[in-house]
Amino acid sequence: MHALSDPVRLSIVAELRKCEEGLNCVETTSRLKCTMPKSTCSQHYRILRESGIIHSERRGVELTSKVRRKELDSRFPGLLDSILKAWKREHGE
Amino acid sequence: MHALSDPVRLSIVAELRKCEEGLNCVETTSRLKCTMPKSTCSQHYRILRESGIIHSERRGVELTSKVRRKELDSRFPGLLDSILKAWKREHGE
DNA sequence: TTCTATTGTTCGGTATTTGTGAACTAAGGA
DNA sequence: TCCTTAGTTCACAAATACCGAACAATAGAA
Repeated sequence: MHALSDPVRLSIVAELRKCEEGLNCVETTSRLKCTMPKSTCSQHYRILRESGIIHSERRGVELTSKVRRKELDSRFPGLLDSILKAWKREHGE
Repeated sequence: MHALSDPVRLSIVAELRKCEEGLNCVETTSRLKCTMPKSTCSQHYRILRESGIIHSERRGVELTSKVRRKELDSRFPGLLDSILKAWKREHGE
């Protein structure tokens, strides 16, 4: 759960949930309109991956990540929705 | 949100929810069976208080804290339940 | 193949955050 | 008043996160 405690990771997950086809690091930082070094972005993705929140696979030169919706909903019903709803309410959008 | 990202604070909230009449710092650490210095416990309580998750009031020499259920549920419907459920599942109990 | 461009990871140093003990405040009772 | 218990504040230590540089992996062009 610690994975979802960071505001940057929450915003990444929020973006990923909008994109059925997944996102890579570069595209993510561009959508978040933040100047985050790729090393930092990579670390956030690693944490999300290791905690089972996202799944990544290589497509040529890039690594595309998606939220693991089904697995998350069965392990922690309603959790992601609640956290993201609360987060969005506090951060506008 | 950051207030509920720490495992110790989550366990404090979990204990508080069991106690209708509230808890103080000393009683909390004793129930959690952890050797946490009072300064650390005080900091965790301060964060929970400042983020509006708990409310504290003095009763003689001690400070009794309770979860602000109604306020939380109206601000973040379902959030606390979901987080605590997930947390309990991952930490036994 | 070799060169180049793009994406992402790893590593080491630095900066930020968190935890802790000591000193202090607050309150009640002897 | 003095003593005890509960909690806070503060300054420093420990742990964690961030970031740039070097590296690895892949693809396409020369």
